[in-house]
Amino acid sequence: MSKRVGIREVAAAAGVSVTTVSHSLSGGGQISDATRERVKTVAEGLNYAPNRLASGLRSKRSQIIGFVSDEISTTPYAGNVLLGAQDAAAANDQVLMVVNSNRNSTIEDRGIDALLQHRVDGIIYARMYHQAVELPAALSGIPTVLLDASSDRTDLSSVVPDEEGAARTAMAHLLEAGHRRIGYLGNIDDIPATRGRLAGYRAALAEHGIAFDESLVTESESMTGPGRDAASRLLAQPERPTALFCFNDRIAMGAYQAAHLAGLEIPRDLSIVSIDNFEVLADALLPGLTSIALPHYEMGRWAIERLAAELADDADSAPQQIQMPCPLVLRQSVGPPPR
Amino acid sequence: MSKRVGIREVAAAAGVSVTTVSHSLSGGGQISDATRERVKTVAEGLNYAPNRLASGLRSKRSQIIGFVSDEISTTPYAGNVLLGAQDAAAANDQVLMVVNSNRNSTIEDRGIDALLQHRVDGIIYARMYHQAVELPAALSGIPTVLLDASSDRTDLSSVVPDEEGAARTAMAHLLEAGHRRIGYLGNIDDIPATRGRLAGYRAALAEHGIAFDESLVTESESMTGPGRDAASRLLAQPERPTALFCFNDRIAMGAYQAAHLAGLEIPRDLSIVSIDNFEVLADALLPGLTSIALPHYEMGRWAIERLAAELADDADSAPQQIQMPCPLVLRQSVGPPPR
DNA sequence: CACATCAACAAAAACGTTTTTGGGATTGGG
DNA sequence: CCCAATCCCAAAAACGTTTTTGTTGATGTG
Repeated sequence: MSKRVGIREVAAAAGVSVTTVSHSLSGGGQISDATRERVKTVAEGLNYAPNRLASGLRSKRSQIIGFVSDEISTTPYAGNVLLGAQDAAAANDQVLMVVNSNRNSTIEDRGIDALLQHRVDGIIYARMYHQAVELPAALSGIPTVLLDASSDRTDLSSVVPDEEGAARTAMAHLLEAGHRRIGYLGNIDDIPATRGRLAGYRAALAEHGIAFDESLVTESESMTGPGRDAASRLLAQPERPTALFCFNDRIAMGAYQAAHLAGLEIPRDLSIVSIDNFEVLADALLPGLTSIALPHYEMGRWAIERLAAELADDADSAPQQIQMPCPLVLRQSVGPPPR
Repeated sequence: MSKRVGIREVAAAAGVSVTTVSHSLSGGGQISDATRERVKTVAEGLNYAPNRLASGLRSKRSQIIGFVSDEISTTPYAGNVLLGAQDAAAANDQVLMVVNSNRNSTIEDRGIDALLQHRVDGIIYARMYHQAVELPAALSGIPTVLLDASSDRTDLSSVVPDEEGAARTAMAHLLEAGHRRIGYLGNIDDIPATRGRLAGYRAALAEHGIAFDESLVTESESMTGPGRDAASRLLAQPERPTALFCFNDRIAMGAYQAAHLAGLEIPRDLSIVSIDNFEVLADALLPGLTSIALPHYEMGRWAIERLAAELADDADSAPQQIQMPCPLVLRQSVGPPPR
């Protein structure tokens, strides 16, 4: 294999200086259109691929974005976040360097240090589910955007799902189908989603003039087993709910099992809607589970775009903290209430 | 924020030349232990973080490994592969730059090109499920290891799951529990897993002197619905199987549903074992699904370690194509056959 | 016509390391 | 006591770009 072609070779082949080649390809400097085009053609022809290490060294822009997340393995969401981030990065001629902490702050610090050594231009600090975070000290010197995470730092941009809105959307769907007695299978963890979704549940009821009934609300771990037990309790009530809104798909799966045990058919006897749109589950359940999707892909995109804007520091570079809307994904688990 | 401390500052502070600092920190050159230690301490004290762009430029080693995968979003396995790769990379002082093709070869080529521009030292070319691949031309010049993918190139290392072994392990578990009439809910796609697992099924039967009975084998798409239908057919037979070995967990979920519909209780009336160990599903099913785990984390580790060995090109750098064993994860879906 | 302005390019410096080459002190052998 | 070898370190070159500074010829201006 021949020696790699560098900017010098291109310059020689095009009969210009390396300066001119650099300017021609980057769009900078004062170069006549004719020369610029010629250089580009020559570079193309030689299959010239610039050395980003060298260009980053001089220009102080590595075009690498660091992506640090807490856990990438236990959830299938991670992939979509990463995908959104990657697509947006590619559009900006950037590439992602990813690092995982496994919730271990030592590993996290080491990972961040590695990213800094590689002179990433900025960092996406991501969590795999919406939570409040404290920013590691190592991130103080570098542009950072929070993803699925919130902090008290108003100088940092962040994006999280609109938990309350998600719950309202889910409830609106049930209410529009005619349900009035709607149970809520809630979560017990102390995380933003717990508060937000419950708030959304209450707000939706209030909006429709339905009184909040504590006996229709449960709290459990967000897993299938506990969800099943909680659902069974609600369904055992004399005047049982005609619909259940579930904190997430795992709990909803438990609700399916509880319905089955109680001899209820979904959606004829009981409607169910949930949050997560965890496809492997929602599609596999019988009937398919109508669920609110968390906008992972979109959050990934947004974070990168925000970071790019802040790096470019144009006018609109003021930090933003946004809540992203969550769309409803229709399947077959909702119907009108039994009369 | 003060100017970033470079190797010069360290040299000045330690009262030596930059050469000496470089050698002290990298372990190269002829430096007395005393000086080496002193330099290290000073560097530590100044919080010196070497610029990898610069060091890579000169040394031709970026310490970046490219990770290109076909689809990262639709499967939860991706995370574990990435995690294994990352852990191994961190141990080698390397970091991962990841790129996703979404099964689009144009995007893939662009991604690989980006990696090459950043001068990655090597590339892990990964698929999210075991399949035969054709290597993109862009990879011809760079050390590459195949992950969950096989090709006809014997000059490349690769790692895939031992499909046949996995099936044999699953079958051994059922056979040891006493089952003799074991159905196989197979897959229909033309992929290595289809052939390997069926072969393992047959081999295990043969080993135990049980005749292969075609009427106990089905082929279907590997999704819950088709799996349910296939299972129902097997269970409707006059002399129905006492156990089912499923191509994957989704089909197994279908088998659960079929069992339920047929009024059979798992594992009392029917035992089920499967392949994938897709935790969100296997744990959520009632009873828990005994399943063979695909060694994603381990394959990720292995690929990086192999690549590192080939990059170091020590003695043992001859390419290897290996099949990784798949462990059985016990849950509650297997019991003795009904008498 | 003298001078400033400008467009289009080139030469040289710079980025922060690693590697190559050089060189002075110490040691050891004859 | 002289020379070679060895040990420890420093000076300088090199990596492949981008940025800064220069240069040249053309164009306008009073």
